[in-house]
Amino acid sequence: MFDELNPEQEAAVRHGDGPLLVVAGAGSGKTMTLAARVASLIERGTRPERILLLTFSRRGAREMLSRAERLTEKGDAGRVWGGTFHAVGNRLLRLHGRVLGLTPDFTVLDQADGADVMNLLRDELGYSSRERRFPRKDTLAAIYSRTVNAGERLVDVLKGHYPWCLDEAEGIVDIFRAYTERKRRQHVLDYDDLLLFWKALATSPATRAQLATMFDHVLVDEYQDTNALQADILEGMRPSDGPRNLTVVGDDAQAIYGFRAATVKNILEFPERFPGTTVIKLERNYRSTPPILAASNAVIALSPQRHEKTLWSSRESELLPVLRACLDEAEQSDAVCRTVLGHREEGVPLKAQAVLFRAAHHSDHLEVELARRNIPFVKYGGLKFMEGAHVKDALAFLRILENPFDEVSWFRVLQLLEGMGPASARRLMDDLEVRRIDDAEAASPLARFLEEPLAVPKAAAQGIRDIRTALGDCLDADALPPAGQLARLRTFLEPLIARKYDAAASRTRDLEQLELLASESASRGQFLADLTLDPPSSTGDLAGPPHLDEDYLILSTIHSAKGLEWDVVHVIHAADGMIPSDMSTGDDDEIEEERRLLYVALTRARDALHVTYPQRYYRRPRGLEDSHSYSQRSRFLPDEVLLHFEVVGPQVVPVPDVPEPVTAAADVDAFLAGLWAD
DNA sequence: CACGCTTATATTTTT
DNA sequence: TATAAGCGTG
Repeated sequence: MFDELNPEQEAAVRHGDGPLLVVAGAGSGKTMTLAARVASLIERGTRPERILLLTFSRRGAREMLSRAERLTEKGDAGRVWGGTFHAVGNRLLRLHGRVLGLTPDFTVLDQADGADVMNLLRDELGYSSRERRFPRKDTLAAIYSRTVNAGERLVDVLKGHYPWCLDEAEGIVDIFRAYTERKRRQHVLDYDDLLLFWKALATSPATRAQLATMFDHVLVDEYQDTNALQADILEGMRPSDGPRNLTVVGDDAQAIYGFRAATVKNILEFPERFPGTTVIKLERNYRSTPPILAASNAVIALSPQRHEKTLWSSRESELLPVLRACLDEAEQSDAVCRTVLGHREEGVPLKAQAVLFRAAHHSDHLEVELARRNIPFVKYGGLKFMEGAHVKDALAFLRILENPFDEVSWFRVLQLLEGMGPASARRLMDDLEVRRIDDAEAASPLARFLEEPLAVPKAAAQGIRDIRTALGDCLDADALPPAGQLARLRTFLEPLIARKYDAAASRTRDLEQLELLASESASRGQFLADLTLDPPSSTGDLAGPPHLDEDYLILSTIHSAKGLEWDVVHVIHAADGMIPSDMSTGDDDEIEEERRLLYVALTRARDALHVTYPQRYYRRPRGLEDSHSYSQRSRFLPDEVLLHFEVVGPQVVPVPDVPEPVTAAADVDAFLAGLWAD
């Protein structure tokens, strides 16, 4: 097991008891080290089910555990508790939540669902029709989440990040109170609750001992992207006696989740918070060629924040990364297509190449161009699928079946019917007592909906009957698996969706995909939880296995590319306004995070790196006029950094030609004259 | 009260 | 560009 490790990696793997901080630079074999440590712990006698491995994505957990699996002789690494903080919290709370008053069948709200609840309350409490404008549902949800995750006071969060909402602080508090209260009553938890309740479980006198004795070793990947709440959980998980066997791995130069209240303080202050910490630095980079590493180092070196690491590589190559200025987006897309195909000719398959960008929509133009040239691709990042109204509609039915007190889902489902608007839906929900506090004596709203006579608008009567039979058919989860339930629901959902939304064909396809996804889950509750905790993150996830044999190019947001690597990496839109994004130039911390984002993108490359930026952006194709704006190279690539690149393309934007109107008019006149001549 | 139309507005990254 | 709020009509 230790043959392939360098001395620092080996020290990290062999480390015994006590807190361990591994500061692992980009490409320093971090994943391998962590996997080997898990394997080594098992070999040394720790039972796998007493190891907790927290990763940033479910993909990360899977990869690490399968590596550990190959390294262990017994091959039982699969029994390790692995997953994201949220997924593990979900699991723990279903096992031990009763003590905190949680029933094991709670449902989980994603961030959009939470926003919908906020919207309901915003309406009910009279904040939607007022003279002054009031924060929207998504803003409310964002403020709430940031406050909870950072553990800061609401006023401070408002002052720091939402100053324009300060005037409405009172109303916001009002809504937040109602929001938390309603979630409790309805047996729903949002993402933040999964962490909050886990923390409660880990710290409250009644349960902490039980939780602390569950695990002998806790390991955390990507520690730089955890927030205050997550750090508290880790601290709380320590056993009352015995060593704190906590291993965290991270790189402060790659912290890119500040917008989610992640804080680099966690990694920087780890040794103080956990006295007796052993610190190991991994500075040897196994991934990139020296020129790529030099360029990346040059970018991060300009950060005023300290990153006490210098990466070095012993690979051999003198090929400089390329920085290409393009006239406009069209030229950029063209250049990317050409270089991609060029590398493929040299034997680098498409799968070993990736195009990275700041925001999910930055690849729109390129996607059209790739499709036109028949270059297959899979795109990671963005949450498109789960955000589709039709997908939410279908899931709302399943959620009602799972949790009849799910107000948002009732509200959504009822309004699908013709003749049912918000007012009628509310009235019917009141009749069903969806908002009543659950007591075991009374019939559930769902039972009443299915059995009792209902007062509904005449136009909706038939629709209500259809919903009743459909829901009734799906009631018996034993008789009909989740996929079957979706199939049943689809029969009457499709006409409704066709009536309500456009692009019916593609929406129907999405529902089919959903059904396919459901067929992998054992139960309805499992399916819903999986979907919210691990939403499909790429079009490839949805397309399913058939695509896996083929070769395809990877498109990804930089955030989704974290922890991954490719032979050839193309970074597009390296222009100011894109990286850094115009939305995040508010304060220095935000700008530094954008710099690290570019650093993360550059360090994904093994053999070749191409950075491009357009010098001209056409405005949205709304008007017909040729309006455009000029852009500058990203501020993170100043002249001194360019020394590390081979610079190609025009550096000066050519002054647009002023057309000669006389000639053009003369041509038209001549043409017309020609038509009339006999 | 539902619904279709017009108009304003904010606009990133993701568990 | 997509969504939400506002307005007039049936």
